[in-house]
Amino acid sequence: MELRQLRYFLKAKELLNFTEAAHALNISQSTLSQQIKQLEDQIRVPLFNRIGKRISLTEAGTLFAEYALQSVNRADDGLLLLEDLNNLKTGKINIGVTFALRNVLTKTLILFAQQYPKVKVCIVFGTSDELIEKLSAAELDLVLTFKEDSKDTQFRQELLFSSPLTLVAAERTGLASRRSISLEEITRLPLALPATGYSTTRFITEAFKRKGLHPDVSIEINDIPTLLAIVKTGSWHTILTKVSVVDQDLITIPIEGKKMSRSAMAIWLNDAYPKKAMLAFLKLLKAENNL
Amino acid sequence: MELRQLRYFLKAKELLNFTEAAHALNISQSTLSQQIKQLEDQIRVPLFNRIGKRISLTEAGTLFAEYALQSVNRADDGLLLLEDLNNLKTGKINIGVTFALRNVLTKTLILFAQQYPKVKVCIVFGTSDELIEKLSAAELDLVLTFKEDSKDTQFRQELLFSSPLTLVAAERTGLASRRSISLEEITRLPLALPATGYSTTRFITEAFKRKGLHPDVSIEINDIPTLLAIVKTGSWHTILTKVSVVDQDLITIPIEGKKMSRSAMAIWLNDAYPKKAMLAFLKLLKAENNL
DNA sequence: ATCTCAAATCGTTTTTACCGATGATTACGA
DNA sequence: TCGTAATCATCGGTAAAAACGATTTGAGAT
Repeated sequence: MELRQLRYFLKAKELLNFTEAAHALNISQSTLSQQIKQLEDQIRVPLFNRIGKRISLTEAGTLFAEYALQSVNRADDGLLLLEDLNNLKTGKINIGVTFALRNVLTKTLILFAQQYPKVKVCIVFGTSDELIEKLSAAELDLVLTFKEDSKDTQFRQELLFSSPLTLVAAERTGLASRRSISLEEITRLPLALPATGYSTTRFITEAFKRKGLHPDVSIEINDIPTLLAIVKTGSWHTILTKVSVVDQDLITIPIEGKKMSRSAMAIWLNDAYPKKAMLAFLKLLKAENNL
Repeated sequence: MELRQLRYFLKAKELLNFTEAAHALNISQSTLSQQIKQLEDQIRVPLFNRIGKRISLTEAGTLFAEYALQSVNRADDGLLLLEDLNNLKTGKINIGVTFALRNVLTKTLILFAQQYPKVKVCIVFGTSDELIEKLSAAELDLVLTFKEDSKDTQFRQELLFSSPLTLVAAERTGLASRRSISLEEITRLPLALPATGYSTTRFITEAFKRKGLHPDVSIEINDIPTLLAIVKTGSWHTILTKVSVVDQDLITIPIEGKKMSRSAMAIWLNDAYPKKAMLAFLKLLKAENNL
């Protein structure tokens, strides 16, 4: 029993005429006759009464037609679904983002949701490590984070943009006029940093260590908006990439030194068949960042 | 896209291993590989990710599997239904009966309903003409009526039994002791007969006519129980086959003469594939009448 | 580097879907 | 009543497709 035979049967049932049905199916009458017969042989029940040159459905044919139709329909529905999936009229993508890239994400997310309203988007915030872990387990389709050295071939990465590392301070502090600032100067300021485990924090502490400096870190916190609220008090400063901060009450002062900037990356699995929706999101993301 | 391919796909999805799936399906690994690939080509979407020697479902594969499963299941359900139909665990038969054979039917009907409780039985009472008409139109599967000459080859007929034509009278009439009665005598009795169009009435009036007799018919009625109620008053008599009457308050007196009996027949369409349930009913019917 | 396992690929065989022609039966019109 | 057209079944041949076994490829493990 094959879908082909069920389709033949249903058309024959509809027209109650093998010749016409065969024509409608673009096959010869003899083929239809044979296929129907083969189906009947396989299910061991006649589907049609042959009365002379006329045919009519048997009881078995009538009852079986219901099921045949549903079977064919479900298969066709499956194709429609795939069609939709291809046209981004359905589906779901899971995106992981570090807190530092919140602003970058938000813009694109809004755009994407407007453009593909039927596609469900699920956002997961977390540390780079957590996100890469989830990506490996295929729990995420796309991760936005800062570049870290990794020769893991299972990932594909694309650069989104580079953003300088900056000292973040409240506007009313005396630093407002500064064009840049050195790491040494920063060690003399009270700092509140993102929690250990965050890519940027790791990067920064590494930079201090290389210069043998000891920054005055009095607060660690794993939520950027809260961190920024603390900085706004004027009592603390923090270090973040420039794009992480879009707040009129705060100023960002680039840190002096080579390589004092970070590259935002989009990372996804190399091997898995990429979701259309993920690619569409990525495309928007790159367009937003002039790539 | 064929059910075969969907089955292959589902098994591969289940085991996530082509080699094992092929084995479970009793086909070679190469065949499974090719068929899956062919399916993917046809639906234009990969169903599996091939990561090295491992495979995993793509999003499309996951979503499509739902539909594939349902399609396959509906087809299989159809087979189960046909199985049930064959075992008389479902289905419906339409039986036409003349009023005169009500008693014959009832016994078998009860038996049948007990034996095959899942089979729906639909009983239609009517005149022979009506019933044969409906049988021709395939609205009925089986008709129980009295024999009439008809060389129509579209019908198959089987004799159930013969029953003598009898004069039916109330017990307290003076006829109780009579072993038989002639047509001439009957003309002197007030008669209530089944309505014109009934086989027996046609037969009886024909018999009177052949002998040049004029019976005293004062009532015609198309319902046998009502007719019998009228006869019970003692003011009228009627003529029916013996089997039509099973009532202690009534007596039946055979009518003298050759061919003064009627043959109850089961009639069905010759060409149509006979329903299993109909054949089972017929078998019971014949068993009940010692055939 | 080598081995192993699983999937893909290749070339061949077997099966079967399909066709056109033909045959059989029936319905219909002259 | 006798064609004639319509319709389904059947047959033989062909082209397509499914299936196989053997081999290759590639990734992960040793």
